[in-house]
Amino acid sequence: MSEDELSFKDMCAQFDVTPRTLRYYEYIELLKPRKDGRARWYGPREVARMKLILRGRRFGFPLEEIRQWLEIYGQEGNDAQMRAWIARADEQMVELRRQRDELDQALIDLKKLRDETAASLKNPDTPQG
Amino acid sequence: MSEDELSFKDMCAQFDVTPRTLRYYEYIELLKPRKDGRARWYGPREVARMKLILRGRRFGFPLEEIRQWLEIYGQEGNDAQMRAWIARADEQMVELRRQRDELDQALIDLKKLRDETAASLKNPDTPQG
DNA sequence: GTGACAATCACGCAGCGTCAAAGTTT
DNA sequence: AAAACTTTGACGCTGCGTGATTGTCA
Repeated sequence: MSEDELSFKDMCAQFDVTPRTLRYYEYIELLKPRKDGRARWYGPREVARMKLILRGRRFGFPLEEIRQWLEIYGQEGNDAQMRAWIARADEQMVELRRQRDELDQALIDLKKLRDETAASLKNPDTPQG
Repeated sequence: MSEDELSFKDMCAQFDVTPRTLRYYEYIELLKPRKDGRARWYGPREVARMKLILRGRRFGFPLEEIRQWLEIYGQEGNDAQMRAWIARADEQMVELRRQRDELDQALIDLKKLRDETAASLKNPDTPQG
């Protein structure tokens, strides 16, 4: 155990994920902790990668795509790669807005249906939509 | 083929779903079309159920839960069941709002990162967050 | 016979949860 | 040696997509 390495448990606590998640990310080669026998140790590089992974996840990128960006980040992506990333980010923002608008509409519709249902409870003759 | 029945293909077109989806809903007993040999025919009852299924899906309810509501709707649910539904709807609205807020925040953060990246392309000395 | 469309297996996917079995440490 | 913890392996989940193969009908 060196000073700038985190244990398995520490990683789980640090990033609020389960052991299963860390092992899965290792399985699909998103992370490659140092192995001391069976024990796993996460250095600054893995910690940094984990931060990027979680960020990408929040943005709704699939893990496979995140894996590709990590390779680019690792090599300090050149201009072309950065431009490609920006284009992809723009696409994703469109998608996120679409999802948010769908959620907004679903909320409106669900609230309407809920209120109508509640009203029909108090007054059984209320007309239905 | 009777007049108020829709064919398999018609159902797909009507509700904009794939054959796989209809067969799956049949498999989990959400729908029970009349079978003429191998062919499937969907009467008004199945069409009505399909509408409810898609509505529930939009609200983010899992199919298994939708299946239960369908049984209630079918028997013109009593007051207790309606109250239970309202409570569940309230829960789901909380969840939908949570998801929407998460999406909003993700959008803000992604836009920020995207703009910073774009800026650093034009001016390579831009400090990073 | 010959496409064209249908139907039925049956496996595959993301992103882990969950449980049993086996190993390790105290 | 027994209790407690960890690790691994493997199957499970949702909601279908996606072939491969076989059937059917014009």
